Amino acid sequence: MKKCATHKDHSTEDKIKEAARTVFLSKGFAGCSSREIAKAAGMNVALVNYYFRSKQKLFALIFSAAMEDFMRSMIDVFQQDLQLEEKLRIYIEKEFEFLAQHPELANFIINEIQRTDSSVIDHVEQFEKVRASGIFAEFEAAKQRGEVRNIDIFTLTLLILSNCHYPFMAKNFMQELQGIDEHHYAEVVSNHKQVVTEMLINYLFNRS
Amino acid sequence: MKKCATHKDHSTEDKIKEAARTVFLSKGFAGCSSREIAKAAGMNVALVNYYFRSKQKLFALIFSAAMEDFMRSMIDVFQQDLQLEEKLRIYIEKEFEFLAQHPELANFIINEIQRTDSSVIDHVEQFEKVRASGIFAEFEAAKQRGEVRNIDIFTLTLLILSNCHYPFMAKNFMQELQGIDEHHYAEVVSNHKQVVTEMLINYLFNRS
DNA sequence: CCTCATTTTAAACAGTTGTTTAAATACTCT
DNA sequence: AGAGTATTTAAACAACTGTTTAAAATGAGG
Repeated sequence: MKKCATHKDHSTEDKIKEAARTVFLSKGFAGCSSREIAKAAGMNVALVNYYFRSKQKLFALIFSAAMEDFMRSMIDVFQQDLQLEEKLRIYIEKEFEFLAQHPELANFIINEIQRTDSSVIDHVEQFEKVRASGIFAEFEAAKQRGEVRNIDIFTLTLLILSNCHYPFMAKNFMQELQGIDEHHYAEVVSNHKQVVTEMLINYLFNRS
Repeated sequence: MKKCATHKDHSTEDKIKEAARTVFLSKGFAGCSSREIAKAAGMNVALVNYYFRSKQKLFALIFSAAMEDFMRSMIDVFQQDLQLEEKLRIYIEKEFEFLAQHPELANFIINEIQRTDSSVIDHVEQFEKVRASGIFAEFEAAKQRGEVRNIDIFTLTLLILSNCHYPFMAKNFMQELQGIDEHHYAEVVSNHKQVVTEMLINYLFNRS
């Protein structure tokens, strides 16, 4: 009954997980059915529940992994032994590169957390890793030394994430507002990375 | 059969529309049912289709009105006879004030447009009004005169909207990341308005 | 009061939802 | 090969989906 790593490779389980990730990320939890996931994996519906017990539990698994991916850039960069300014530069670079390759991730995470009935999923673990990186204290210290503009840490975080996440979250909206195609928008976003870096560094560290 | 303004006030129709707006905005098209909307309006399910023919058509109506609301700040401010810098200042002010009172709107619009099967809804009309405001040409002209930093119009738009929309879209995500409550976050966002204004003006117009 | 269109209701529709069941198949080990 | 476990299948389940139907209630004008 329980899955256990006895017999074969878990290719079926993995195929379902992959399909679930694809479907959940593009349509959200409410926007798809168990059968749709099974079909995308080329499997019977019952197998979804055989391996994962419920749609909810499968979703929790996918969400958790997606959350880890989504927060990795922050966690990785902020832990490194670098100057604050360098951390910011590298974080922006990495985040844009990563989200360009996972364009649906930002929307998925932020929306599913925004959902009214999303209390099942965890959120917490990855958030704590960010706080544990010491980046917030590091910023406060730099502020005390006058090396960085005197704004509070929440505002700073909001500034950075706004400019890194939104370009991917609002892709279709921006394309249609500006009347440009997917390819052109990808170019804009790729170029945007430098602009965001420049603007934020200028603003936070008072350079020109 | 058809609704026509014969007998009474359309309080039933309006109640359903109000309830539909509330439910659609908080849960999205896929996240709710016709019966949920009817119940929220205190009405029978059949009345939803009696007045609006289908869930899809009711949604199109709600979306269209929401889209108009969502784009009003841009359209209103950009049409006014003001200096570019002043337009930007006022737009940011208005957008933050408006979204503070309609916190679910940005998420709703941008997500429903992002949806893979959202081809039914219009998007177009409001986008054209923005383009018709002449704001894009105005920016290009100011760029030619060297009054404003030499970045392309798409990048500029992305910069502005990132900083205005994201704080409301990522509300729950940001609250949980930073471990603060709703009230505290509202304060942060309210303060954020000035920071965004200052940063964008500085960057675009090269002031300090 | 009676007619008649409008509004509201309960019930039904066919299809889909998440999930479970029990039987069938595939696999491993002796 | 045979026994026993793991995997896969088709079918069923009750509840819910969007939508329609036909009957009931409501209200206005004559």
